[in-house]
Amino acid sequence: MTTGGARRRGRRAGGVDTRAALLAAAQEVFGEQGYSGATVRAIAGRAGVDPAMVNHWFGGKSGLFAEAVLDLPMGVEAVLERLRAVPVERLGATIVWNFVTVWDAPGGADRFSALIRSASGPAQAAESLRDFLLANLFGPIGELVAGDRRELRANLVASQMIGLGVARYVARFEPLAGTDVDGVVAAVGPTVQRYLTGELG
Amino acid sequence: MTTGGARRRGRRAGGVDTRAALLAAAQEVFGEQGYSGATVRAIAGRAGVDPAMVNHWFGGKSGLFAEAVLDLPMGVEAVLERLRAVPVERLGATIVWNFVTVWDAPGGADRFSALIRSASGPAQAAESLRDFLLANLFGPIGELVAGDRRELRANLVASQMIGLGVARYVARFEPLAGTDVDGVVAAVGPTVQRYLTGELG
DNA sequence: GTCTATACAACGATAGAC
DNA sequence: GTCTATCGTTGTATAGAC
Repeated sequence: MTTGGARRRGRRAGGVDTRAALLAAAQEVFGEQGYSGATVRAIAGRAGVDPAMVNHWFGGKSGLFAEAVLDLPMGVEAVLERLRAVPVERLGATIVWNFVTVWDAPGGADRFSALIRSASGPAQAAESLRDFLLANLFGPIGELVAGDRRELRANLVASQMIGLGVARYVARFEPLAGTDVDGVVAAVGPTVQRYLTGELG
Repeated sequence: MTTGGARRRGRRAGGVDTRAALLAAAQEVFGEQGYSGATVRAIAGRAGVDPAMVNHWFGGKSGLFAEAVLDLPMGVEAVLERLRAVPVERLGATIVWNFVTVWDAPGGADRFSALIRSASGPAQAAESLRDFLLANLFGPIGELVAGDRRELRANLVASQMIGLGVARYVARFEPLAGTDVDGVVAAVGPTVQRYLTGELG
């Protein structure tokens, strides 16, 4: 029911920043409704633009969430793309390498802290984050391995990566926080590999 | 809104355990609001006592936080005692078993959430929490094994236990959150065992 | 004229009502 | 089980910027 009538097709006049409007609206609506509760149509409606703009500018709902709420350094889709090209027996090391490399970037530690804080905060934000991570990151990672108990394996990988992030970026345990990327990969990679393709008991 | 009317001055009658009421209320409110978000007045209000009682019994907000949130459900010393009696090759499984059993207890999930939240919150609480964990829990665990790189090993154990806690109690990933204790021990125990006594790279 | 941001329509999937 | 409403997403025609 947009009535408002007669928004014409084609490029809008002047410097109307549709992208920024979507980001602002998304922060509001995701904050109010959570990830699954917020609809692309509601966000676009609040921004006063067409829902298709979400796809055009952010590649979809998850991309919009990632940029508006998580402010992720690298698109989740890009990471998954890279992982799909890796042989299964090297997935553990690759996942750890990607994780550490991405969050070691400037500002990464602060962003990770904010992420954890929001995940342990109001139930709604926690749900948002959990839904997002499961649907867009750890779910797909679980599907990279063709074994049994994929969901549990994905959960276990998530648990180790989250714990690594908290220890290295939030609590800053030493010497772990000061270990270089290769050292962390050597220490934690085999854990992730076993969670993906090994025996779980 | 103090109305409630006519609470009389002076010592309350009978065996009302003000201290215990404050502890219970503090666990709830810290869990919901985090360290800085929780107010002494809110905690005292929920406990049905005067805010001044927080100072009287705990020396202030931080003291109450330390006792209500940081104090593990089971004494740290008791846990360490049990661990010292376990053969090294079974330490991994035993640590995971203890961790899950302790935090699966009623109220454990809320307490763990509050703990994580405080660790990612104000620098002061984060620092005291990190110091507390290293000095009283993961430090001693590292000393249970007589290998090289004890500090790094202790950090890695901490990272997996923290991640397990976040996944199971805060984010509540399924199926991990619903897996029984033995299942979690079978899945995560070998990881901790390798961190303690295995090759790290 | 070309490029691209935009609007509209429609599709397949999914969830809830009855 | 069927029907309906609504979701996220895609295809395509068009209008404004360059």
